[in-house]
Amino acid sequence: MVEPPNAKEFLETILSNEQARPPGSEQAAIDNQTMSALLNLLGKKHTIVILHQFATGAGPLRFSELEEVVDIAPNTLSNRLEELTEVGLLTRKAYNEIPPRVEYNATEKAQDLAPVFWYLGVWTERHDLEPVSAADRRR
Amino acid sequence: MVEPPNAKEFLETILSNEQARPPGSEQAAIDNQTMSALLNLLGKKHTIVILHQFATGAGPLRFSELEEVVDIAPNTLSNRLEELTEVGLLTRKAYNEIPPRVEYNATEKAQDLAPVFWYLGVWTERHDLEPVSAADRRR
DNA sequence: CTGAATCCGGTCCGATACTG
DNA sequence: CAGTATCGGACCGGATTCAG
Repeated sequence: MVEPPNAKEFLETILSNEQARPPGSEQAAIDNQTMSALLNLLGKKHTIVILHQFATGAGPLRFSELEEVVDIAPNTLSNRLEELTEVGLLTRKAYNEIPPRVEYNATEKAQDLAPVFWYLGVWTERHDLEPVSAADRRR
Repeated sequence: MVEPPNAKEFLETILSNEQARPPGSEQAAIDNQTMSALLNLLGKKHTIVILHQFATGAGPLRFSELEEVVDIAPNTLSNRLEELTEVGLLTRKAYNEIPPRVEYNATEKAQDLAPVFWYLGVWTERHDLEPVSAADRRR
């Protein structure tokens, strides 16, 4: 089973938060815009995998650690980390040491995405993505 | 509030599903492979947005409907729909009519991803993705 | 008329080499 | 160690074309 971070408490909190937005409100429009931006961000290559690392494992991650785990070119990793930092999902702290050290941390905003990854793990326990016969593609 | 598909029942089901996999088992390795394939699929451009459409709205969607909502080139949409159909997340039904009509439906496997999008909606009610000041990117 | 195949131009990504 | 520079290739967007 995938590690539930603190899933139970968290989900109970969510479920008790009924009817937060009037469906046609101006705030709802902003939410849609945020959703669009979020999906657009998550749609970029490797972004989900990177966030998955931060959401599941606790503590800071270094550039080289991510490079090993994620299987990504350094320039692309650099771009992704910058993008995620810009929108406040990660923080970056550079130490003036030799050899240099840079630590990336998930913000609370990013940690609030943890249930997504946790649930994706649940999903993979119940399903696969094996190619389907041509007959089963119709219905 | 974003529409919870049947959030309460769903989450209770999930939360009661403790310790389904022995962590080092062969099945766990397959899960990881599935997860990798899933993230790789979701990482492709527009895939998440497309699945979002199927997961939130009920009922079949037509090619042209998706084309309007998703803002995607027709060739790319065609590719995505084929990929999603191949792995069993969508089914495709073509009617022999004039004008022609093709309907895509989410399979149960795809519907089981709905909680992901539902929760992303919850997340957007609590957070945004506005650019963060340079000072706040450090910590 | 809709869904999709084809061709081309642009953007994004990967691999390697290199720098502070 | 943590990136940046450069280049080649894969992927995506747009327009056109085609089949049913």
